Order: sequence, then C-alpha cells, then structure tokens
Amino acid sequence: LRDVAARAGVSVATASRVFGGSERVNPETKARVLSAADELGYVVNGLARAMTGRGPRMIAFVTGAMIGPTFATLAAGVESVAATSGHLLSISTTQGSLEREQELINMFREQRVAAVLLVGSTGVGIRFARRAVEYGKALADVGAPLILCGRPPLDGHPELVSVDYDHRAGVAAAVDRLVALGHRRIAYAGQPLGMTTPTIRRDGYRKALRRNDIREDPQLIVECDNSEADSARAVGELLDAQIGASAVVGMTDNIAVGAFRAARARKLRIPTDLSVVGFDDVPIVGDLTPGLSTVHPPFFEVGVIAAEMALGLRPAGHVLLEPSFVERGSTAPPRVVTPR
Amino acid sequence: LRDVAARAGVSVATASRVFGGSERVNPETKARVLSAADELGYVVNGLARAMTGRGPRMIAFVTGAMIGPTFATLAAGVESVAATSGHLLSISTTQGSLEREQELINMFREQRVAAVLLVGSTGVGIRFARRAVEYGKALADVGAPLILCGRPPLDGHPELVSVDYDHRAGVAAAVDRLVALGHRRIAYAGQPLGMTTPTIRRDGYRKALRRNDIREDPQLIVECDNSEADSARAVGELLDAQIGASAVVGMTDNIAVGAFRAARARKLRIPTDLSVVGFDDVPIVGDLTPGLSTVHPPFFEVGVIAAEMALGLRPAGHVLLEPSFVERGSTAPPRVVTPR
DNA sequence: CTGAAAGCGCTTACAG
DNA sequence: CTGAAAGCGCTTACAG
Repeated sequence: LRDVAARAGVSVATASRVFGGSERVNPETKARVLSAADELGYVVNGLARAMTGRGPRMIAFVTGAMIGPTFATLAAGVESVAATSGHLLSISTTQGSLEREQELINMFREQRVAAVLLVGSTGVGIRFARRAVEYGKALADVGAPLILCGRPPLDGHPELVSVDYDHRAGVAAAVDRLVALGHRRIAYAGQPLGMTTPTIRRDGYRKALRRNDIREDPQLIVECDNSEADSARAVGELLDAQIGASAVVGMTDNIAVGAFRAARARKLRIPTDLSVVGFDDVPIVGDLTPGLSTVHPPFFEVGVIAAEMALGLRPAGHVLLEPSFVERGSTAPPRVVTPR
Repeated sequence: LRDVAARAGVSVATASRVFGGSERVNPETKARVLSAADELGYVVNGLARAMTGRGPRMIAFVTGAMIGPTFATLAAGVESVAATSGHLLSISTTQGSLEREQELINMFREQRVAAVLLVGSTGVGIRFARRAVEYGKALADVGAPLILCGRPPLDGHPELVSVDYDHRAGVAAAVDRLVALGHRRIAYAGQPLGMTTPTIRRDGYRKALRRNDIREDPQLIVECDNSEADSARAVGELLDAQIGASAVVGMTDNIAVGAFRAARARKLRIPTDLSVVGFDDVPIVGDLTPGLSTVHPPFFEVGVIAAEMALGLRPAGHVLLEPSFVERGSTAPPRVVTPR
C-alpha cells in the first residue's frame, strides 16, 4: 500500500480510502491510485484489513462428518448466503472427537469468525448440553453466536440459538399416512438412542401411534446402525419373527433401503406385502423400484436461515421448519386390513 | 496480550513467546503468563498473527456446486489433511458464473490462502485454459499454487499442477468388461461435450471400442443431461430405435439409473435384456435391483493428495489416480452373442 | 477531499 | 531466558 501511495503521489491514508471504498475521494486521485496499484500488481492484504475489524468474517460450519446430501445440501444453503454477502464459509469435521471439537472452537475464537454453526445430531443428556453451553459462552466472548443446526435447542438455554426442522412431525406424518392406508402393525427401525436425531425421530413415531390410538408394541421397534447392511439384518429378524408387521418406518433412507433388501431376501413384495417409508429424501432413493416414500427435510432452507442469523441479516432466535412427506411407490394398503 | 503481559509482570515480547510456542521461556514465567491469560480470558487474535505471516493459512476449495458425494467425498479428503495440520478449509461455489469465479480468486488472493483447489469439470477449449492460467499467475503472485482437481492438466502449462483420476481408463475398463461378456453393440449415454468430464469419458468409450476392434456406431451414442429423467428419455429413444443395443454405459450413475428407468418402462429386464454400467459409485446405487455395476473413482484420495500439495507436504506435480470397476448385478452376457 | 499520526494485536531480530 | 523497539499492512479519528 505504501508503495502504491508513493507511486500515485498520495498518502497511504488516501490510498487506503480508495480501496476501503467507504470515504469520498476525488475521482482523479482515485484513478491515479488505482492505476498505480495496477502497475504494481497490488492486492490488499485481507489479513491486515481483518485485523483492524474491517473485512468480512468467516462463517464456521462444523459437523461430525462430510457425509451425504444432508451435509452437502445444508452447507450449500449456508454458502449461498455467505456468497452473496462476500463472506467465506469454513467447513470442518469433528469425526466424533470431543477433543477435536474443542480445538475447533478455540481455533474459531482466534480467527474471530462471524458465527459457528454446529450441524447435525449430537449426544443427548446433560454432558453434551453443558459442552454446548461452554462453547456458546466462549464464542460470545469474541462476539460470535453459536448456532445449532439440525439439532434441537437446549432446555433452559434460550441464548443458544437453533435452526432445526421438525423431525417429530416428519415421522409422525409418515405414520399418519400409513395409518390412513389401513396399517396398524407399524414397525420402526432406527439407531439406538443416545443421539438427538434417533431419540427425536423415534419419539415422533411413538407420538403418532398414540394419537392414532394404536398401542405401542416393543417388539415392533428394532435397533440398527444407520447402514443398509445392518438395517437389512435387523429388519430381517423382525420379519422372520412373523409378528405381523405390515409396514416399517426407517429412521433414515439408508435404513429404509436396508428394509427393502430384507424384504426382497424373503420374497416379500414392496409395497404389496410390506410398506416402507424413509427419512431424508436423498437422491436416487426415488428411483428404487418402487420409489421410496420418505420425509423430505428442508436442509437447504435450514442452511440459509442459519447463515442469515450468523451474519445478522435476520434476528437470532429459534426456528423450526416443517419437513414434508413425499409419497412414492413404497406405501400401499396392507394385505389384511386390521379393523381399528 | 498487553494486559496479560502486564498482569504477569513481563513484557509483551515474553508473553508473545509463550503463546507462539517456538522460543524457550522459563517454565515459571510461562506458568505466570498462562494463568494471567486464563484469568483475563485472553485468546490470541489469530487475525493479527496471520498478518505477521505466522499462523496457519486456509486451503480454498472451489467447485461449481455442492452437489453429491463426488463433492462431499473429495472435500472430506481435503479436510482430513487440513485438520491434522491445523489448517482451515474454505469451500465456495461458482454456480457456473465466471464472474463469481474471478471474485473468489481475488478474495483468496487478499486472504493469502495456502492454495486454491479448482475442483471438478470445466469447459474445454482455449478460453477456459486461458482463464486458469490467469488465475494461476495471479495466485502465484501471493505465493499460492493453483491445483486442478478432478480435471485434466492444461496442455503447455505444466506449472498448473493437477490431481485427477483416469476417467478414460475407468470407462474403458467398463467397456472392456462388457466386451468380455460378449457384448458388441454397446451404447453410450452422456452429456454433450464442451466440458472436460463428458469429453474425456466419451473418449474412454471410443478408445476402448477401438482397442477391441469394434467399429463405432454414431447411432449408439446419445446425449442427455446429467439427470435420471433426461437420461430415461434419451436412452428410451435409443431402445425404441431397435438398433440392437445390448448394453449401455452411462457417463454417470445418474445417467445409468435413467437407463434403468427407460429399460423398465419398456419391460426390458436388467441385466438379461440390457446390461447397464455407470460411473461414480454414489451411495445407494449398489442397492438398486439389480445393483449397478459402476466405476469407483478415488475421490477421497484425490482430496488428500491435493491437500498435501497445497500444504507443501508433498511435492507439487501431476498425479493421475486409477479408478476401479466394481461389478454388481447390472451386467451379464447379452441374450444373443454376436460373433466377434 | 487529503495528510500526519496513532493504533490494531501480534512477532522478531537485536541486545542484554 | 527476557526486554525495548521496530515492524507487519492496514484504518481512522483529527486536523486542515
């Protein structure tokens, strides 16, 4: 900058002003500075500018792993608003390591990010809540809000803003639809509890059963990893038990696809012999045979809203978006309609 | 920092040294500084540190869109090495806008990033090459290499480093396999040329035909968008033309899935009546019925290697990784084996 | 509209 | 091992 100023025959203050943009500078001198900069191949040092508090701050996005369209779509939403306002998006993963998570928070404090988005499911329970509260405080020290995305707000901590979609309502809508089709023996396959998403989604299942006056049968609830293979195993065992399940709702599309596999291995037709619904609406899943009926969460929107809060473009607060149920070919009336 | 130093009764120089880590400090004074920092809730200003040339620099990742596992897996590879060396990963999209692309490059110059990774297919032709060369020069001014990922190097510009996987060999391996199964009328469905990936993958198809002494038939090559719907249309027309195609290789899994759909709509069984192969090996595709035989590209590895080059952990250069063909259920001998 | 000066928060030779 | 001082590259009141 000093060199540019010298070459243009002005002070660094003036030169700074032409790049800073804000203040009024004589068009002529401005041109002179600009051409000097051009000749010298000058490019402002954004780091120095950032230090003085000017310049855009980064939005930090931290998630467990860069897996699947959940991640990609949500991140795309964040990036779309970051881009239009000249901010950069930093993405990091914790790989499930609390140590790494803590390191990242420290790093973001040092970097003076605009906000940090904690994305996706996390452990339930006081331990995890406490950690989030710590992070929130630490970040607040440097003026950065902590925004929970795709995970529920913390009881008793309204200061920790959250942007989420209604897992419960999503699963419940799927169950409602199955009930409307005539199903009564509706199974549920999901990950073991302990993380927010498994807990809340199963909660939606139970809630929907209750409001439809269907008694919950523990035998109809099976646990598995969030993988096709393990789901095929778990749902397979359920089917082998012959306890009359006419439909299964998978906690995720992965799990639903595992149910497809289990059914096929037993020569059961979908949806004639077994209805299956998923959750997430990942690509391709609509092109299975039959297409998977599933819950479509507004991932992109979640990202957009979180980013807007991060940048102060929208008042911070708790937002809960509605997912929608998209019915494709994997749901139909049961073979035998049990009277209600 | 000044406050911390004062409270600890040392100079800022000494205080700086305890946080900088490098220099040797008396353990006792160090402890004193640390506890002073703790009491004051001090956290180093990474921005200021960055300005002095210390502190980790960001890796910039630029892609057209945050779409699909291609993006996510490659980014995960980059992030894994960034994480272990304390660097941050910034991800941005161009959405196909050259203007936006240029803006990003400028932004990264200002931010003094460690390197920028240009990820994914781009236009072919001198215009695009020229742009990349410009970017490379501009970035070199600030000491940042430009690394092309998942796209080929530029003729005559060895200074533009690239990390890619061998699209040609991947498609060719798939074709070879089909030929080995007895296919002779092998169709190809892909995007129109103009971008590197469509061009190179189709090239792989033609090359494989040639080396298997199969004459290319222009009627067997159809164009479509990279979407299931448009692929279903294009492949459908091909099938309706009844020109004896016994197999189709899709430029991507999306396109291959479109071929599934087209075949089904015409009551053709896969693989009995039609063999289908894809490219990318995205999730779920293995769980179609039948599972899709496809080419698995080493996306994660590409990301890892590019990141290592970005950080100087590995000599910059041109790397070409081998994809592997994974055969599942969508490939089988043709109904009628044409003599070779 | 422009300049001189102080300051942002750190780091690093250079001396002790 | 530690301190005083200069410097990194910008920005911003404060005066003109």
